[in-house]
Amino acid sequence: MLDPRLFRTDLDFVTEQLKRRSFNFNPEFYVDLEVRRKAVQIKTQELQNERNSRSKAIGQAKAKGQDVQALLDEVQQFGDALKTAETELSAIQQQMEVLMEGIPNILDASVPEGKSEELNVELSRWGDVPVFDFEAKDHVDLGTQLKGIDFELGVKIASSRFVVLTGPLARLQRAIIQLMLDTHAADHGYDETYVPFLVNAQSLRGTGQLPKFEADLFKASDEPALYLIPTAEVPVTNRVRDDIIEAKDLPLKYVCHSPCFRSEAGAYGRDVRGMIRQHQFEKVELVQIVKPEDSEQAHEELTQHAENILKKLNLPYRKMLLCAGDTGFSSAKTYDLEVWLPGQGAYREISSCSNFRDFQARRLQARWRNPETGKPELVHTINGSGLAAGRTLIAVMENYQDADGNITIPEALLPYMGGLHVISSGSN
RNA sequence: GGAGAAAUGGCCGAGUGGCCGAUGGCGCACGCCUGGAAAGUGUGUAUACGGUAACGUAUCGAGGGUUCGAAUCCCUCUUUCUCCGCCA
Repeated sequence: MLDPRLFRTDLDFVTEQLKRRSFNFNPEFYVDLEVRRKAVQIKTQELQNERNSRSKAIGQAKAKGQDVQALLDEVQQFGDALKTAETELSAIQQQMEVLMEGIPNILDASVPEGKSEELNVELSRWGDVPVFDFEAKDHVDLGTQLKGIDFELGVKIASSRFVVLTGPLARLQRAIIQLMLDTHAADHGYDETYVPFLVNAQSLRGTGQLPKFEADLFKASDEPALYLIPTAEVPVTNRVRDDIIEAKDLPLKYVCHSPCFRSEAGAYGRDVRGMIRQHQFEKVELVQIVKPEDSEQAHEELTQHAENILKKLNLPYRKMLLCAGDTGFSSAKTYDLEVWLPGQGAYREISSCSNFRDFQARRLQARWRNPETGKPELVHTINGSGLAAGRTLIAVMENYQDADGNITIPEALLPYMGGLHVISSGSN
């Protein structure tokens, strides 16, 4: 959610900024609502004040044993007017809430213009794209040949966009997850955390998935209302909902491995081959809760932490700055890391690192006590994948394949593979 | 799943219809006292919204209701604790 004060003081700026996202914001509608809100709120509070002071007078008169009937008659007149005003006020407030909750974050000045991903800006490349003297297979062919990836089994057990991993490839994904957790915890200073994979609506509201993006979620239960998490960002960031954090405890840095569940509504026909786009996938998520003044640097660092995993695995990648149209609803600025997939001959997203500034914090009421002012102020939140484990598995398979379809285990993963150096049809 | 008890400020805890945003204590902050410290002592110490401000309004787990007036009475829900059952 954006700062309501910004709307009151600089509506033109807000309108202009939202235009960058092609978000259709109607300032006249807002102003009309705000003017009514103010008038009705003042009126309501005046009536409440009248009632309170008269009720007090009744109490005092009663204590003195005086007759209070005249006072009672008088105060009763306020009753109806007050009730009407209160009802009207809460209706207006609710409308305002709905309006504000549906407005996306304001983009950072450095975010490039553009309506879709073609206009994302490449900032850097790392690593050498492997050159094979044979035709590179994709992970589907590799995985099928190795009898480690079974898409039909996923369909049989669940539905399309589910997969079953078996044997050394299943272990390879676990090794990837272990490497990520260990690296982020030991080298990058994150606290490992384990969280619920079902969350309530309030948590999803806090990080911005609700109310706008309910269609992207799997609802697991109506009573109580619980949803499968689309990312560990939701439960991890909601650790600090309604908290006031002491300055000395910041920054908070969490790393969390979890499965992620996405309905992929609206993605019909996209990435249907392989396990690029699944309803369920594993991911290691990085979350930082920081002082506002530190968020920009923390965002850069967190992105580097994700990059370090790609470097450890020696996977070629490029770093993209998302353009205005491709930046997520809650984000002010997002870097995507895209890994090279020889099977597709293309770079594909493997991590998305975003600075939300105070957008999530305002919805979460997540604050810190600023020693300079003594007041609770909103924190900034940052998160990113470090990395998506399923796609990392694909990247390792495709980049480390040989002419026979065997996969050499990257050095960094050897400690987690129990002595296995190569995954071949024979290794089980 | 069954039975019972409870939920008040950072923490403990008082408050059963009116002058209660809430006594008191602990903690914390700033003073006083002291050579310094401890002890003692004084003052302050929630959040949000509106207002230039004075100040006003709301909030005692959440939501609804009764009442001129609710922390206090009624209803629903949530959470916690104890006992029993079941279970990884």
